[in-house]
Amino acid sequence: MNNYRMTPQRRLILEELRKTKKHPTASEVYQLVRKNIPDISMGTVYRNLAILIKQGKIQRINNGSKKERYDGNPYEHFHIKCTECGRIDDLPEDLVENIKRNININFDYKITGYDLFFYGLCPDCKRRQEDKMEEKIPEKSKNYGSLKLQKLGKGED
Amino acid sequence: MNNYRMTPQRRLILEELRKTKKHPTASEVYQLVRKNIPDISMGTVYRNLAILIKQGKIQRINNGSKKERYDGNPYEHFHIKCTECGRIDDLPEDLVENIKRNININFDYKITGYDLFFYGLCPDCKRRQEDKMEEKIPEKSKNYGSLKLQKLGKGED
DNA sequence: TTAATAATAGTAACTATTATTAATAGTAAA
DNA sequence: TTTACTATTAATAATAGTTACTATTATTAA
Ligand SMILES: [Mn+2]
Ligand SMILES: [Mn+2]
Ligand SMILES: [Zn+2]
Ligand SMILES: [Zn+2]
Repeated sequence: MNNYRMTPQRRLILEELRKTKKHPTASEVYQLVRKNIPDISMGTVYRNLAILIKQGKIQRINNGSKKERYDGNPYEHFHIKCTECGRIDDLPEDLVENIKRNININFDYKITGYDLFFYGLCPDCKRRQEDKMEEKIPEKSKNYGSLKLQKLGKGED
Repeated sequence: MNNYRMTPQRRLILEELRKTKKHPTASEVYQLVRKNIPDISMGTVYRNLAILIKQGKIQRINNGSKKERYDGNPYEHFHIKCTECGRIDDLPEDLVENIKRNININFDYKITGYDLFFYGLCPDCKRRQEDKMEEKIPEKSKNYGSLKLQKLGKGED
C-alpha cells in the first residue's frame, strides 16, 4: 500500500484542482471530472483526494464548514472567504509576511504549524453592499475584532 | 422565535461550557450535563448550543475536524491544538497582539474577521517527545512553514 | 383561564465521508 | 508468456455528526 499508480481518474482530479482557483468541495471536483470521465464514482474521488493529500500534491483546507475543500496548491498559503457568497480566494503573500515574523515565540506549546483564515466581502459583494449603502445613512464603525457573533453570514455554508 | 427562555437545560449547558477550558464537542457537553440532568437528549444539547451561539453567549470553534467544538468564551481569542493528543488550549493574548496590527491592509476584499489556529505539541506531548529524543540522534531542522503535508498527526481527529 | 409560543425527549431523516465488495487492470517475477 | 500480486475501480453499504420532526409539557401573555 505505498506504490501508487497514476490512473486517468487520479490524473484528471489533480489536473482539475490545479486548473481552478475556486478551492472546490469533493462533489464539485466530482462534477468537474465527470465531464471527461462520466462514470467516475464519488468513492473514487474521495479516495484519490485522500491519496493526493498523502502524497503532498494537494491540500485540504480548513474553511469552517462541514464540507471539506481541496486546493491544488500544496504549499503553505492562506485563504479568505466571502461571508456573503461563500467564495474563497488565496490571500496575497505580502499580507501574511509580517504576521509570520511574529508567531515564533516560545511558550508552553511547541508550535509546528498554523491555519490562518480570513472572512470578509469579496470585491463583488463589497461593491454590491456599497451600492445599497448610498441610499441609506452612512455608518462609521467597523465590526472588526469584536464579538465573534455572526461571523459567518449567509455565504453558502 | 425570538423570545428565549432560560431553561435548566440551557443554563446547565452554558455553565458547563463556562467552567471548562477544554473546548468540548457536542457529545462531550452532553456527557457533562447528563451528570445533572440524566435524561437530557442530544437534540436538546445541539438546539441549545445553536441558540446560545445566536445569542452571542458562546462560540463554535473552527478546529479542522468534523466534530465541532464549543467555547464558553464568546470573545475573540485564538487557539492551539496538540497534533499528538488533540488537546486544545487558548493562545496567550500577547502572542497575538502584533499579528493583529498587521492584517488591516486594504486589498480587493474587505476583511471583517479571521480565524487563527495553531498546531503543535502540548507541554505533556512535548516532554514525552523530548524524552524519546534523548535516546536517538539529535535532529536540527524544524518543520515550520513548509509543505502542509501531515499537518495533523495522530491527535484524535 | 385561555390562547399562544417555547422548549423538551425521543426519534427519524439528512449529509458528508469512509468502508466494503467483487471485478478489472497494471506490475513483477518465474 | 503465464503466474501471482497488488492497486484501483464503480457500486453500494455503513458510519458519524448534525438537523428536523413530533407529540407532549411548561412558560408567558392576553
Ligand atoms: Mn489556495
Ligand atoms: Mn477558547
Ligand atoms: Zn462574495
Ligand atoms: Zn498533547
